[in-house]
Amino acid sequence: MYKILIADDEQKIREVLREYAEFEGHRVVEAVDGMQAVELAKQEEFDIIILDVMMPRLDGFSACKEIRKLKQTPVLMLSARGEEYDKLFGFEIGADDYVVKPFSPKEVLARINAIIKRNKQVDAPADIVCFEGLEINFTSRDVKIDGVKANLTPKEYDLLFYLVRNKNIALSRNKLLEEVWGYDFFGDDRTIDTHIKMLRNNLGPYRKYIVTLRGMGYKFEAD
Amino acid sequence: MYKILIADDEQKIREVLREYAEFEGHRVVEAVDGMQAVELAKQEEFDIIILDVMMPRLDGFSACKEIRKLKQTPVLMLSARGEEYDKLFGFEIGADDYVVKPFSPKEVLARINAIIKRNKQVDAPADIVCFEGLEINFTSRDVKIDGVKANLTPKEYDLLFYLVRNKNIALSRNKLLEEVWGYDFFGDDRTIDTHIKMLRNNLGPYRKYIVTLRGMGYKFEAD
DNA sequence: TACATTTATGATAATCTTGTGACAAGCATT
DNA sequence: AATGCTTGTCACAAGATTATCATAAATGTA
Repeated sequence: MYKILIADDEQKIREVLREYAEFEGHRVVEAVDGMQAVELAKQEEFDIIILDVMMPRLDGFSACKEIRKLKQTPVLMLSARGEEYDKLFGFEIGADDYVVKPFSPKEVLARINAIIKRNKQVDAPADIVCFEGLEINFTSRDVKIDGVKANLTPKEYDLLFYLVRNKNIALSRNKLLEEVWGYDFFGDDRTIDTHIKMLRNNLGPYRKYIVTLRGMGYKFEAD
Repeated sequence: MYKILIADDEQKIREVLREYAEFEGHRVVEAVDGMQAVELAKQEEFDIIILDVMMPRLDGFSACKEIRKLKQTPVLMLSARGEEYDKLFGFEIGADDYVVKPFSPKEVLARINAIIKRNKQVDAPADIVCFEGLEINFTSRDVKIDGVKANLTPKEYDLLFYLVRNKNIALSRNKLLEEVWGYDFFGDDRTIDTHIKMLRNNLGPYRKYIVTLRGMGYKFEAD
């Protein structure tokens, strides 16, 4: 049983996909636009998210980007035939697959199953990382210090996750700004220092893993 | 650059895919039937294998199964439109994606890139150079002397890194100033001497690699 | 060997960087 | 509107780094 989020403004499409998905025993949640999809994706854990490209309020691409900031839930995009440029863009944006309308529901379900299977397999072993008593769970997005859940802010999670994903790699402030804050952030370099400070405070004894590289940036150092 | 195996009995299809793939800088190997594809897949390592479903001697599904017994190389299947049953079967058999003929080569390439990127999630090896007990890690930005971490200042790192990257090349003070200090540095030549001194002190027994070129500059000399 | 050059070294003051606390703006919730 | 939480910016002190200079040592040459 998979939990599936279907976001499309056309009720008919939602209905037909829901029918097929429920026939296979999956649970379906519906969203009528991109905004709602992002909201739901934030709140709950889905096995896959299906996004229509053309939606009111927030389009599928933007919704996908937004969701990818927080979760690695697989995304399948739906769009009208012939938008080849969009198709390519869809892959670059981090979508896992792409289906063209009008589609066969069977095909969509087959792709859903394939994507989820792939994701479950690939991500399962690398899900949680530990460094002594510091436990980082990328999927559920939490961090435990000696078994106790740390209360990190979103930025702190993002920063820690990026550092850990790139452990033992020297990361300049610019690189961090670009990767964690986004290429469109035009703020101060030193903002990072403050967030590093707060992150260190929250990591307690494991603050030692975050190493300052003077004149350069920071690094998460561990084997 | 990816290494791609294309298996299809139609020469035209192989040609058009090869053309697009090579345009993107990939290397292509062709097979005209399933048997040949399996043979090649056994012998060489590919980043992705593209299999047509309908092929003489051994069909794409059987070839995929055969290949999957030995390797986890991602597989993309090609097949004539409307073979929906085949499509489902294709995913279950372990194919990573499925494209229906007639396809757009661009779409196929986009899918190829997406699949490979997904599978290539292994992190690149660190950039490390050793000279006897002197270990220089460019990626994590640290230097070890007989296994013990050296504590270099930023300038010392930069200077050492530049020297090592240009080992066995005579580097004038001007060149060093320009490359390590920057074109906008208007200080004294002799500043370098001081930094070379400190660097040598920090390198312990391996100070010998930094050679003075009288009347010229310095050089990192090693094989 | 003696001399002229060039490089190595030690000391030091000026300069840069970072860690930190304070604070205000932004945002969602109440 | 009030509250609480998160974020980005700033200023300042502590400390590390750097450039410079004077002097010693080394090198090459006549």
